[in-house]
Amino acid sequence: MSIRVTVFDDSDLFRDSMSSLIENAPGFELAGSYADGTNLEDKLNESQPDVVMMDIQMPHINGIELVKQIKKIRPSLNVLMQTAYEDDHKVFNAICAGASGYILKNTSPNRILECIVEVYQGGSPMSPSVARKVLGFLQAPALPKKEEEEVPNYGLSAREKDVLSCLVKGMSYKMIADSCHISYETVRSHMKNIYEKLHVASMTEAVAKAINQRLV
Amino acid sequence: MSIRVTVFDDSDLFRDSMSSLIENAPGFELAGSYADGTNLEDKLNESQPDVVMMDIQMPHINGIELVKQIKKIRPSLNVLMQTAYEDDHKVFNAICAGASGYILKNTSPNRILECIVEVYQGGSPMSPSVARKVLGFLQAPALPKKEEEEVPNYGLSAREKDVLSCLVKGMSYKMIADSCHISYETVRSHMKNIYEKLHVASMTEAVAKAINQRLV
DNA sequence: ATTTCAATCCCCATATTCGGGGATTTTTCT
DNA sequence: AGAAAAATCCCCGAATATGGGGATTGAAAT
Repeated sequence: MSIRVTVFDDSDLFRDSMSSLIENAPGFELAGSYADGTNLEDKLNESQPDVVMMDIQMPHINGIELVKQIKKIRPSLNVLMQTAYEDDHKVFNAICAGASGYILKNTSPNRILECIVEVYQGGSPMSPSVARKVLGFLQAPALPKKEEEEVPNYGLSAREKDVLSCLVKGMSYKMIADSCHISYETVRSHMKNIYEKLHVASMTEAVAKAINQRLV
Repeated sequence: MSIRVTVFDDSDLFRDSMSSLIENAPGFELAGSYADGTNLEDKLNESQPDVVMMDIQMPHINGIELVKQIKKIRPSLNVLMQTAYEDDHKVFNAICAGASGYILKNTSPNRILECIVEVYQGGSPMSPSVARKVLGFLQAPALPKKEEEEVPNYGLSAREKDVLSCLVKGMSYKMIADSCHISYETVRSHMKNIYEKLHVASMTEAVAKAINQRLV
């Protein structure tokens, strides 16, 4: 049994060459070939593809939107994205939208067929440079952590952090005093210092800053 | 000029087979072969690798920790991870730690050499199933969003949200009144309702809840 | 047509926070 | 040992927030 592939691509030239590649390859079957994603559900129903192959650049509808729609209609259907450009933002959005693979247009015909098989088998082929970008997306959140560590906590002392964390829990000065076993006036002193160090002038600002910048 | 590869793997058997694979392949050079990452900096200095290949399972030190240390010492050095298991958590952590590629131990010798080259050239080879997992990590954040949407907003009205968002910015009642073009007393009324709906009793609690639960 | 609810405004009394002064002791760094 | 910083405590007066009552208008729902 061969793999049924449906192609979406606005360029006639490219769509035709892709179609003939698939038609002439043993083990593959061209299920459908469309220039855009209008009447998407009909097109999927009439072609019944195992794998969808599409260009990220489409005229009437953005390729990324199209992936979303396809995954909405058939969540288990795997989509292989193809593009001429490897723009960070596009790659990221295409993947978040649900693409199962992402290859560049300069990929060799044989490799394209391999990729279709991989996608069909549950893999996620990516052009090497795309793969590196993808890993970069995952690694990126790790970097801000380092920055956070490097960002001095506004020079807050241990005790000031204690007080601040109580504040974030919604405690009043009085409650903080009890909780930290210090007097009300001491809490006030710490608060004054916290305000100065954080450049704020109210509890709410302090709480917002503490939470947003993970100071506690 | 050949690619210098340093191998870290606690299994003598595997390390030796990997070493001989690299030694006997044209275009590759075995820069070093170690059972663990102790005295890491020395080992990197003496072997001067272009690519590090390592097992995620190590005795004295966790493979993921080792990647972190390697990237800390030489941020531009590319690490190819190899593992017998494709555990979601391990894959995710290894990549976040800075691995440039992630392949399974059942990968064929020829493919392994290809992967080393890809890593060396700035690509990120991954076993198909690993690649799929990686895409899954990026696609996953879309799901939590849906969950958030399902979380009821505590029935806050539009105006109440306005007021709450001002509060989060650190404004006082008076400032909110000016900003929203309503009277001080109206702000108070809204605040009372917000407190009731959010089950809080102070500005700080309201701010903390608003930020933590993304109500604004 | 009536009810419900959001949005707007008002008063009073009390509680809490804020700004701007202090002061003392202990710890930490040089 | 001496200086600097952190942690502790105190007072006053002004500004703000809170709780517990109201009331009115208009729009949406029943």
